[in-house]
Amino acid sequence: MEIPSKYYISDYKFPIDAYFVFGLSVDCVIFGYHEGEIKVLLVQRDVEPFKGHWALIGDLVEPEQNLRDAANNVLEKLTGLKNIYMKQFFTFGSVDRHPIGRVVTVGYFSLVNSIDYNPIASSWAKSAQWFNITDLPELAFDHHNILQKGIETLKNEVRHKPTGFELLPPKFTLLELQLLYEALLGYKFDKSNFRKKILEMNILKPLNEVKENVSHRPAKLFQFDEKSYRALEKEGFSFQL
Amino acid sequence: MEIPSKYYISDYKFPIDAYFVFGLSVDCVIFGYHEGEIKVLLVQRDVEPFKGHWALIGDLVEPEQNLRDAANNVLEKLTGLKNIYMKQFFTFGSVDRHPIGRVVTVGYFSLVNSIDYNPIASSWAKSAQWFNITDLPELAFDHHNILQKGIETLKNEVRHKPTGFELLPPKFTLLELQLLYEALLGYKFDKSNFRKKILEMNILKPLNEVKENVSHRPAKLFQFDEKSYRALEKEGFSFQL
DNA sequence: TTACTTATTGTATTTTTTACTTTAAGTATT
DNA sequence: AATACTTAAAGTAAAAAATACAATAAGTAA
Repeated sequence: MEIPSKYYISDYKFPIDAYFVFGLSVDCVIFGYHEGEIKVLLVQRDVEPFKGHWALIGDLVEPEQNLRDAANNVLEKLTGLKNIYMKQFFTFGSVDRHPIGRVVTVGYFSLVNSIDYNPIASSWAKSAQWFNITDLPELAFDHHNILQKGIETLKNEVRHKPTGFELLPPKFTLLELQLLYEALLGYKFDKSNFRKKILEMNILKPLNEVKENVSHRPAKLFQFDEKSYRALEKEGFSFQL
Repeated sequence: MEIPSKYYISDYKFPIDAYFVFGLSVDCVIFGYHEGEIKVLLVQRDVEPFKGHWALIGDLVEPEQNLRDAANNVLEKLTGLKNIYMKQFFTFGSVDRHPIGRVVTVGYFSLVNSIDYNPIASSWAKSAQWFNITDLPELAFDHHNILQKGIETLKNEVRHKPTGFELLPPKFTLLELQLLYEALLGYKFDKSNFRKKILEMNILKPLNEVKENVSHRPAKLFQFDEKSYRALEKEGFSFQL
């Protein structure tokens, strides 16, 4: 891309070219959920800087690549995960955040239910692994900071949007849903009232199936009804737990 | 800042230097409120590209400048507004969003009450002016897009956080507050119930003053009690209208 | 003094939330 | 086959909150 420096007439300390010196990266915070614990997917770096450290899934953006594409690409490259809806949550641009130069990074986050999925480490990642968010290793760069902001965003978001469902398998019981929300929000619900509240929203489709392989009365399975939710949202309904 | 290209070992299409070619800018969406209407502050460009067009308050970030500093600086430079708390809301990075090169821009927004403040146009701004958000001129770059996202963020935010108070003068009546929230949220409240609800939150400090220069019974003035709000927030209280 | 306007308080009704209780339906054990 | 055990699912009474109005108060303006 050519930079026609004739454009800018004033106010800049340096020639216009001196402003096109930023590196840009994306970092993805991928949340999972397993047995009552919220997890995050990290990769171990096999390159300098921070060789050996664990890090978020991220990389430099190509000069002609859109941000969302960059996020999707790096996620697929490092973990094989495709078609995951990611949401931009914050951009980190401290002057000294990256040792090799001025790199501004855009944070994306997502929730996935395939916690059993075995991530494949890419060329510059030694390994990839799920970590409990309450028991994290030391992270490269300012990734601890980014991750904390991501967790904060997650906790804010699940309160007002039915994002949480993404963490469960497509078919789930009401108790599974309740336990997930208890983990996300950090407090308990009354079983009976939780059931009533969530069902009255009309965003769950009851299935004619029950939970298998349980040694007690099996619970009915439900599915999140995205279509109903979108319709209700248009009428002004807002999810709230 | 030196870029030691020894670091990266693989996966990049070009030499590492080819990735440090991004321009970075900030754009500020400054909201105001006057007589029931939500306003946004725009400046008219006196330089190419988009000479003559109205635009958000923004500019390129210096190579060694932090994002927040850049936002504060450009706001002061173009409007004289100082010590305004701005919040980052989204980053826009489409490849073709800027005609002179790859410029990624970080959006900040803020609410101010000094709607009567007369903005001073800077060197590259011909003029600065408040516009009703329902009656906007054509905007430079992708600023229409950025502004719409800012409006969306504002409307989401005011529902769950007492941000809206920033739009009012420090001392306000309950009816003024109600009219503001009606403008922000797009629907009406019952006067009596609005009053009850907001007072029960204990985030307003009643003053021993009344509204002046009204030709009817004057209303008591209140102040937002930031300290009480912070305290309540810690105990788990969450603002909701 | 009266009309008018908005402020402020009150109240009855409806709706929602909350805390429990009861019943149902399955598995596991004897 | 009876019994114990576990979780599912439905029900219910009390409390709390939201809602829709009504009544009264306190100013200004004529």
